[in-house]
Amino acid sequence: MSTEHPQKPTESELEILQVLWQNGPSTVRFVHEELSKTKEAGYTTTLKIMQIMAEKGMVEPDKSSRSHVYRPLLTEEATQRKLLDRFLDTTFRGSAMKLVMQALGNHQTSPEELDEIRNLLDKLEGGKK
Amino acid sequence: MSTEHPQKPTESELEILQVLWQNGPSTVRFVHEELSKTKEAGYTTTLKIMQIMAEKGMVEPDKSSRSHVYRPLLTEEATQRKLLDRFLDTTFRGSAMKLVMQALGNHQTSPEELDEIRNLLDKLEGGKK
DNA sequence: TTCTTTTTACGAAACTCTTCGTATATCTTA
DNA sequence: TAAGATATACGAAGAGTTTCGTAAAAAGAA
Repeated sequence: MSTEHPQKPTESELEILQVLWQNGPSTVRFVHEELSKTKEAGYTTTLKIMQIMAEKGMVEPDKSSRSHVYRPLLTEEATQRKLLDRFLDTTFRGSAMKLVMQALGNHQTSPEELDEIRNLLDKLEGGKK
Repeated sequence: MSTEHPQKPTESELEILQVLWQNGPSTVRFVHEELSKTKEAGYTTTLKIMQIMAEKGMVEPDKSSRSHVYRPLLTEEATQRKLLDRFLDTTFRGSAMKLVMQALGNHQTSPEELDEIRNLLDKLEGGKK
């Protein structure tokens, strides 16, 4: 039955996962308050989505106390990588380079961060030599 | 009425736009053949989606001949930028640097392309100095 | 012309996601 | 204990997307 399918989270689900990744296991109430900072939504809406996420195996509720505490079952990194792969294919036809150029060109990145990227470039190119 | 809203294309719509961007204005038949190379779908399905895209103002059909020729009204670059912005926000919480690191780390990029990125880094950092 | 193929037009079903109203249970507090 | 607040459970409506069957129009072949 539960085939552990690595599903693609929807945008709403991703918003919730972000809260869980940043704050650790949380109650529906807490997640909802966090989301309310940037979004309008009813409490039961958040609840419902989190329950569905539990059915999908994306999170797991600890039901020992009245307010269930939800824990993410997907890691941030793995999820980002999966979504990035897909996005790269559909939007940039698989060209990581094009994506990188656009991302760097259109968004401010600090000199420190640019240096970090440069280090990665060195490492990548070093491996080839 | 038609407020020229820059809508977010769905994945199916994006697939079609990719064909149009790569091949220029095309008939439904052609687009469908292209999609069929990698995907299973009925002809009328492709037609329907392209007609909806026309309603949305994403493409414009030239109806002068029997086989309508669809022309994209969105440019590839602008669309990519818009989708990238959104993706960056939702998946990487706006950190272009994190996205770039993942993209470069997990996908093969040729030394030439890496150099091109390095040039861009120089230009970006140069502007700051 | 008649038959077949190709194309567009139309509408509806199936699916997913989001949203919320309402019911029920549990806890708090007056 | 009684009243109010807070939580989960359930179900269903609404919107958007995808899919496809079928009809009608147009073109081509016999």
